[in-house]
Amino acid sequence: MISLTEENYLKAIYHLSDAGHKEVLTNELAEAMHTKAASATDMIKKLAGKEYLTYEKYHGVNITSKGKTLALVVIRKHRLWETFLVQTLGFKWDEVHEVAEQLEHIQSPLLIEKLDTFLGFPKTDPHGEPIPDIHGKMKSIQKVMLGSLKPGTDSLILAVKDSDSQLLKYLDKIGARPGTHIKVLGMEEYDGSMEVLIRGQKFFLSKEVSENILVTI
Amino acid sequence: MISLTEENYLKAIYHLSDAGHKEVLTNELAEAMHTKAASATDMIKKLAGKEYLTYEKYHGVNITSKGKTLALVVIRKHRLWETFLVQTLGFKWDEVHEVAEQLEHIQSPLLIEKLDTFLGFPKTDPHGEPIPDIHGKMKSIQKVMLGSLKPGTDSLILAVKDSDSQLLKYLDKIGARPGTHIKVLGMEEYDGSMEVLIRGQKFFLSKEVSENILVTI
DNA sequence: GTTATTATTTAGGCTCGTCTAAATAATTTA
DNA sequence: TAAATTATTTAGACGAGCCTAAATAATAAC
Repeated sequence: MISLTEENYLKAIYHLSDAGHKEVLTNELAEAMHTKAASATDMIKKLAGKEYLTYEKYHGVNITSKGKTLALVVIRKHRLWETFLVQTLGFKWDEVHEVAEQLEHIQSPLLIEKLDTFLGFPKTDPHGEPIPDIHGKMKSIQKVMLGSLKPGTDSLILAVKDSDSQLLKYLDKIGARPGTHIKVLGMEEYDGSMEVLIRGQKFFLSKEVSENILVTI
Repeated sequence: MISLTEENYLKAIYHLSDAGHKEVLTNELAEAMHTKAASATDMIKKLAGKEYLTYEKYHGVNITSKGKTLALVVIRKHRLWETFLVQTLGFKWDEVHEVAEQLEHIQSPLLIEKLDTFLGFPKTDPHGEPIPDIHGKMKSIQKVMLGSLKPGTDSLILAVKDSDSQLLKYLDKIGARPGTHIKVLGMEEYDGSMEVLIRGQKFFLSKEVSENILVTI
């Protein structure tokens, strides 16, 4: 049996490792979990003991395929619940993250499959993130940070960061939702802010904002 | 903030006290929580310290109105989720209790009110138990154990125990659902079993079964 | 290539919810 | 009502997950 805390660590490690492609260091994990490095070390040892990670002292952790499978189950649940909250219960997209953080830990495979069926097997959540299927597979299009594009580039919003309610409210106001076209008009060198075109309207986006919008060209 | 464990204790105390009408003893609480008396004593002290209970050493606990309010919130959530699972996701009535035991601890008043709205403000759950409203009020009809009726009595099933999946499967098979008429034909003195009539069919119910069916005459 | 700095781990301690064993109060029995 | 039994509480310990402070390893600076 895996505890709620272990699930949360594993999910964070999965995300920080870029879906298992790179090592995760103790300090970045501690920061992501809003905890101290000593606590992260403790948990790393425990998760490594259960073979969700491989761990070499002072050299970070790598998630195993067993760990990845479990992280993807949690992510699947999170995104299905977010979809349910918005699509079925009428939540706004900036209201769902915290509730989904709780709901993702409910243990009942039957519940998730029935929920998936009820929702009509959605492929993405309300913020544009792909929902892994029951086997952990998801078709992920190559995503790029809006902030990394050169002026003149036209792109399509694929996803936005789901955990910052203030950001989501703002993106909603300017119409920056997944599926919307966005064109980079200009970029300020000194602060990284950019001017963009969304549905014919011009906006100035700070670096913070443009780094949390994922697009495809 | 109240912990998941505290909520579970409080719910058990509410039920054992017959909605606050009688004292609850340490041992019965420990048994209901599948724990030891020493653990129950510890938790009683903690809950009394938070004024959810009044407690006199060696003389059991009484739930306060603050405690009752909180217990009813948890019960409201449990019953709304059971209704959702059956009505919306197509669970069978014997499959929902354990999942609802988890879902009842999700902390989000907004979620519960939206769920209630989505479900159309149901008044009872799939097992016939009344769902408290947002203020903890519920109209509860006087319920009597089927097992306490005299032969010849005609009655209407109001509710059945929700936590025993085996029992629910059996009740489903014989058609003993809330809203169904049931007539006591005879009673065996030596083991408390009874013969009943449900939709024109005769059945023998053990004492165990007849004590978990609540009816009104 | 030492030294200084930063990252990580270890040691020891805290709270929560649990336990066992022992002590004490309440109740029942004779 | 005194003894035996049962119910309850207290004392002390444990694992999970967290912390701070101190020790140690890795890396950067000079």
